[in-house]
Amino acid sequence: MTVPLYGFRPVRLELFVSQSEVPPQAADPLGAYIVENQAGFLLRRAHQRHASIFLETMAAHDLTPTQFTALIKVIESGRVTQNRLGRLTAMDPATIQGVARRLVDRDLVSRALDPMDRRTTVLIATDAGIALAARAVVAARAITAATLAPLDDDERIQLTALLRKLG
Amino acid sequence: MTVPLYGFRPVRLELFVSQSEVPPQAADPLGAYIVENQAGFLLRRAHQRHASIFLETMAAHDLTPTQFTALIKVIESGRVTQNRLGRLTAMDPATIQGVARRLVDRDLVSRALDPMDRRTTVLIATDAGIALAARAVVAARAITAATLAPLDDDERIQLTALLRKLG
DNA sequence: GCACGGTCATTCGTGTGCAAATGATCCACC
DNA sequence: GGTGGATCATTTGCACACGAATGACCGTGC
Repeated sequence: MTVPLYGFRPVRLELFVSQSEVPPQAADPLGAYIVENQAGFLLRRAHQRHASIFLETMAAHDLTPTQFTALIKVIESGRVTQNRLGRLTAMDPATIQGVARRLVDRDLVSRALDPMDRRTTVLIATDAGIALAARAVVAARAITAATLAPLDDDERIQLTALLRKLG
Repeated sequence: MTVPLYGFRPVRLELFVSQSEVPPQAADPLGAYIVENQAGFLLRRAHQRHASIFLETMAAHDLTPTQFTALIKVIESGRVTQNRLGRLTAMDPATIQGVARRLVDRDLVSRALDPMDRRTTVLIATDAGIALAARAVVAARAITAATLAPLDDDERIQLTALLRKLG
């Protein structure tokens, strides 16, 4: 059971539909606060489900979503500093540090000195890293498909567009 | 800068558009693998952005998204065991354990023994917990609005529906 | 040449998120 | 009434995620 589908049912929170602290437009009974319908709750659930699918499908390659993304971006970049890689992959410096370290530990990525800027070390994919990424991309396509499986073609395009807009 | 909007631009990964490991339909040049357009990447980004908005807006109440959700669900439930609360809030037992402990530590929730089942402890919201939740829900409405701010009304409804379907 | 503001990488602390293992307890079936 | 499978809560170990602080270094401007 990779994706535990919890069967919660929405319950009105009438507790909070009192006149004092609720903004005007929430006097509408449909404005009752239902946690399960909030964007944040749904995003957390969807992200969890995707992570579960990812780890299962990518198990053979032993890559997490962030590790995979970072590896792909290192390959695309050729040479890239760690902070820049973080910006490319939407990870802050504290996070990319650990991700990069694990990739380096596994010899999927190597570090090189930048004689132009002694603060940085440049990351470069190794041959093993490129080979692993080539295999992992096949799994990654399947992961995206499995993640979007509950939606039809139009809905997949819609969701992708909406999430991009949410940026 | 609560929401670091990294300006990455999609780059084709022609590296992987070789005939060997790419499935048939990916011979289409549009099938090139672009990490930034994958559902997983977009979900991670959207979830990060929401979490950032949440923590900033909820700072006065010092509640994380999971703590807030758990508190609301304890209030709605009246009495609830920890594992059941986990199912209601989409958190596994190991995760809900820490969330519940932090709520109990802050006296927002209290534990009670269940004479019917000595394995469990029942969680009940305290008066302080109910009062805090009442204030926090106001912030929570603003958080949902801010999260969905880049979208117009139709798009917000679409996104919510699509994420629910993804569930 | 040097002082200062900005950037790079790292570390620490806290909070999710989950697999796996554990011990206690429950319950259904025999 | 006992046994075996299920459930409850917890702990450990690992991996994100980020604020805050730190030390090294860069570049500009004086």
